Amino acid sequence: MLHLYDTATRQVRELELREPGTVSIYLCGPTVYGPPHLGHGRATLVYDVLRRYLEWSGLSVRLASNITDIDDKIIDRADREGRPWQDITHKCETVWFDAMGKLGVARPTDVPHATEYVDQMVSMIGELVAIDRAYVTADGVYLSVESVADYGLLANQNLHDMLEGGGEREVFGAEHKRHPADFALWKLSKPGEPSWPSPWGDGRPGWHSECVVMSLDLLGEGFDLHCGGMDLMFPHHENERAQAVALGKKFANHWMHNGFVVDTEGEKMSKSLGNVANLLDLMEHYDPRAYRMLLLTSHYRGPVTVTQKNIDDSVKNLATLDSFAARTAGVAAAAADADVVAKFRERMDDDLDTAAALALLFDTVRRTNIALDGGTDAAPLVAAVHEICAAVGLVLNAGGDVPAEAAEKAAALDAARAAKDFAAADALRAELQADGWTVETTKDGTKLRR
RNA sequence: GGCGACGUGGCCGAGUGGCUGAGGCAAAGGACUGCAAAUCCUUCCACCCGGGUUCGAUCCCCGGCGUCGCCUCCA
Repeated sequence: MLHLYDTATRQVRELELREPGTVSIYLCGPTVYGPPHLGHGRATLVYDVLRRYLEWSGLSVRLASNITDIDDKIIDRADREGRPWQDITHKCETVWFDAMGKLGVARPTDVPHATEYVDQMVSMIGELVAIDRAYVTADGVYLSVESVADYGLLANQNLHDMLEGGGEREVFGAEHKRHPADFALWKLSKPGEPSWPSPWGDGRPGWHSECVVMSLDLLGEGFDLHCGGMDLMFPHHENERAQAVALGKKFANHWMHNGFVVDTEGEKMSKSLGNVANLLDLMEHYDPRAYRMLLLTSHYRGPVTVTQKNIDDSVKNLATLDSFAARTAGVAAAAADADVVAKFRERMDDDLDTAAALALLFDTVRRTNIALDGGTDAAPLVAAVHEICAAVGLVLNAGGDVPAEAAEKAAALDAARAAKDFAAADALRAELQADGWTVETTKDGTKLRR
């Protein structure tokens, strides 16, 4: 069974399932106010690999991932551009799922929108106020973090240390809050802002309240795994958890956090730094599979640098696999080599060691080629390669359909070679390559793919 | 100030108390090929610094240096 690093206990431990055979996962999704960047792509890819691996293992996965469609940043942009905020959220969500589709990220089983859950958020906040864990101020409702015994569990810091130093930081709502770390559950709206009714006045929910309500509603108490980027560890996940704990509910059993995409200087790509590389640009210029390949070569918890060189390497890795797929397209189906599959499991179960899994994949490809060159039975190895690819979501391109025109040229090329008219053969090959085909002239005739 | 991560060859990037060092890319040579391509073989072979523990450390401990992250915008 899969072992994953758990942020709460700070150790790699088995992912225990609430219900055998089923995995419930909550992934914090995007706030839809701009195009997805490389960091979003990484997070969704990491958890897509996790999901596919679990499903490949025979488990049924319920993956809920929200869309935060009400937020200060959305309102700001709507104001700035003078258009309805819904216009922004709808458009951005379409772009988001379109991009994820291109990356080969399967759509989550549940996609809750924050705005669909406002009523439930209001009632949860009401409960927190009723049991005196939250309090009402002039600008909203706040959770009292001091009332949560183990607040700071995910941040691995106690409340006191957290407030030490930290630079000159503005504490939001400081004039009304009982403790500087208390956070807003409900923000009263200013005139003209989108708002929903509540017992405390018209307003909107705080970000941290959205995810706790949606995750508990869809997945129930004690769901298996909560994940997201490392930057969400604190305060977002800490605060989600604090609300659940304050309510006396069991929250996520296991916490998983992925590392950042960093720039060539090793600095995090951040919206505030303005060094965000756009995911859409990346996919426009490169095979979208290359990003998945790049991420698979590194560990999900470490930082990843995305450079031209990295991506180029990944494209070449894909070419090797595609070539393999084309070569083995005719190999009869067989049961996958049990030894390879067992090793693959072992590596993935060890905190998703995808780098080791890829090493195994390439080793298996090489062994298969040797078997094919030697004329021995390669079918189980071929099947194993396809199993691994399927489990991590790598879709191989075996060449696809060759249009009649290209097929004719390939046939003419073979004929020219048979007639030893190499000048004509080379000319035909050059033509095909100019059309974007990868031309492999083999003993069995010319093969085309692209 | 608190908490944490990282420092491996030309590049990317795993990993391990011992014959150290996955895999990919790049480079060189070779096999195959009319030539290429694809494939295979070979070569190139690195663990920030200083202490300590140990029979033995890149991996454990301590200290340093360097880089980065979080400490209420953030995947």
